[in-house]
Amino acid sequence: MILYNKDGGSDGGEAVVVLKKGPWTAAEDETLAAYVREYGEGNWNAVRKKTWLARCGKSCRLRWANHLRPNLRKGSFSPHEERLIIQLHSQLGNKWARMAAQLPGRTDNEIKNYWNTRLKRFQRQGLPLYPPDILPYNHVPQQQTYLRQPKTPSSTLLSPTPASSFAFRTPTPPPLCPKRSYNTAFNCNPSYTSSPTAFLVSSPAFHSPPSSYHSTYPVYSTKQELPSNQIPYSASLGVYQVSKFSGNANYDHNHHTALHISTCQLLEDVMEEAEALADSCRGPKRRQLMAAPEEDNFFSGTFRHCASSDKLCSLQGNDQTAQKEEESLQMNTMHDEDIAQLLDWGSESGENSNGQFSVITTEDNLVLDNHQLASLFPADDDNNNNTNMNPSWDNLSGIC
DNA sequence: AAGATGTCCAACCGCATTAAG
DNA sequence: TCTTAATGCGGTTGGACATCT
Repeated sequence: MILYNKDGGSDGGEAVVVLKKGPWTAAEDETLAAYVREYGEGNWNAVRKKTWLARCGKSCRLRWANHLRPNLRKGSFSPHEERLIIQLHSQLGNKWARMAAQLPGRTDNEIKNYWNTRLKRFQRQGLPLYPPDILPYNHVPQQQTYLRQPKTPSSTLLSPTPASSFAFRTPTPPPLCPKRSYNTAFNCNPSYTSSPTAFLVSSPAFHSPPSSYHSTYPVYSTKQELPSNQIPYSASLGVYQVSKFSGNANYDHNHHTALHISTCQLLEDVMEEAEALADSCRGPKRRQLMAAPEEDNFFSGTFRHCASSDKLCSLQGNDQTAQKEEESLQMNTMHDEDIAQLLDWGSESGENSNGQFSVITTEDNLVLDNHQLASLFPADDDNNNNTNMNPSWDNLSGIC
């Protein structure tokens, strides 16, 4: 361990010094920024070797990522961003980095802080974290037999602190994959930043205040870790898969339609963010407000489909291996369907035909990057943003 | 006015993963 | 193949400030 004795900028040059902690000074910021300008990002441990900074590499990286890097968006989250965070959290759980990838200019730390604050406030007020039409992260239908199983290894993920963890009434299935294993198929590809939108849920009910909101929606009060198991993961292949988009057609047409609409609405949301990336390429406005029945949200549809299959959802006994396998199948099913609907939407909306909407498929993987989204979505309709968003939910007192 | 409480935010810590030697 | 450093991520903490009582 290298030790420094620094206090914010003086260059002592001591052999034994203590790594500085605590708030960064302007001088440190400038030094770090200059370092990055000269050497680029990465190799953070070299900062203290090439500069007078007495900060560890991790600290430098964090400071750069959260405060100094260009294109950071400071200030409060917009209502639209807040909506997106809620939606993303309902899908991804506490995957802040992945959520941040959907919010240009925002950091995982910001999102995490926002969510934790919101979590505390809602818990204190006894309010649900999600609008009624968005099922909480990890929601599973009660007919799934593993709900009655004794604790699984996932119980080890129980968080000791209430502030940043949240549990729902339904037990949490065990994690399906090792941490970051999705890198192989998603995260390493920059295009991944948009792919989660393929399985996001959006419903018009989310944009309007539910009259029975307080009385009908479950209030969550227990705490539990939120493992990331929303990315379809193939246990056998070790990658997340998107396969055979047309192969999962055995969900009913109503769901198909509703899910299609929901996905469309959500893509609108994300694309609004992507607009920030679109400096040119202005073309015909593409924006449609669609409505979907409240009961036809993505999860209910997906799990109804899932629950209809004994093979997928009827877990017998406590065989964890079998359980993981089953859950993996569920995830693949979810993702396949959603991706299929995404593609279906792209096709039906006609965007495919103009060549701007490109979905890259590489064997089992599907990617659709922000730039593609941006180009798909001309940035000339800012005035319409508000019309798409009924602010009622956002304006609910004490909610957002 | 003062203390209590809540909110926001920056930063650190520990762990997991990856890459390099 | 193993070890180690670097990196990334999520959890947690604590200080500053705002608001409430």
